[in-house]
Amino acid sequence: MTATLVPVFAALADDTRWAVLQELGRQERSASALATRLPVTRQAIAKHLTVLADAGLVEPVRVGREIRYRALGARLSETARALEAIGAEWDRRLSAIARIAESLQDVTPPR
Amino acid sequence: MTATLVPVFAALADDTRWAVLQELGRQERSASALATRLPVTRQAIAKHLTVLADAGLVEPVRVGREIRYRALGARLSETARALEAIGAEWDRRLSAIARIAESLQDVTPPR
DNA sequence: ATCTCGTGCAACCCTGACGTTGCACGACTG
DNA sequence: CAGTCGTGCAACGTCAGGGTTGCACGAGAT
Repeated sequence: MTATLVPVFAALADDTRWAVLQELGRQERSASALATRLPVTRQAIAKHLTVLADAGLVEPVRVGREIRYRALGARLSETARALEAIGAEWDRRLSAIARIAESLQDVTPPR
Repeated sequence: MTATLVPVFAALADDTRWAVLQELGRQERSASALATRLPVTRQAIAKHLTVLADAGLVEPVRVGREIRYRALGARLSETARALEAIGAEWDRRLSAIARIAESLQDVTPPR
């Protein structure tokens, strides 16, 4: 299940891509339009957009002869739920151990 | 606010690190112990652990002469909430646009 | 007191990611 | 119908990240 998560995190692990996402979150724009608002080339933006699209964070929309992109919240919420579940699981085990530790003394965890 | 997020995503954007996290989620272990269970060197694990620790996803615990690491769910939940908020924001704007579009006709969004 | 074993640090490959420039194509605009 | 403007593709440079080997150190186990 974490298999599809890694590409999403990889997509989110770049500042330029966050800048793109922030722009697209406010309003859909084309690669060229984004290039004028960000300090990188249009081609760089294009690459980022394919990464974001592959991760399902963004969606292309043809408007005349240009291709605008729109930010998709769905994949983000989905990822958020997955993270929440995993985090809760970790803490569940932690508190379980704490409970055992407070009933037993001198716990020597297996190596 | 997304400033502190990027390192977390960078930390989560690697398969080996997820393998480490999965192990630590089940039980706290030292770098050497992890190295025996994963197909990488102890030194590689150590590097991953510093990355994870810097991201706040993991915490060192001294036990005798070894240093075990424990997975922290808190940072994960925190990140999940941030993502959820951002995703909701995007969709909010999307539905707002949809509402406008269905009342007006021939909407030409500003370039 | 000794020796083991876990850790820390440094140097070193190598692949992939980010960014650039340059060019070609094609679909709208006028 | 001509010309603009947005896009796609390819080659290239550069640097950080993931991995390895090698060595040294020191705290605990015995």
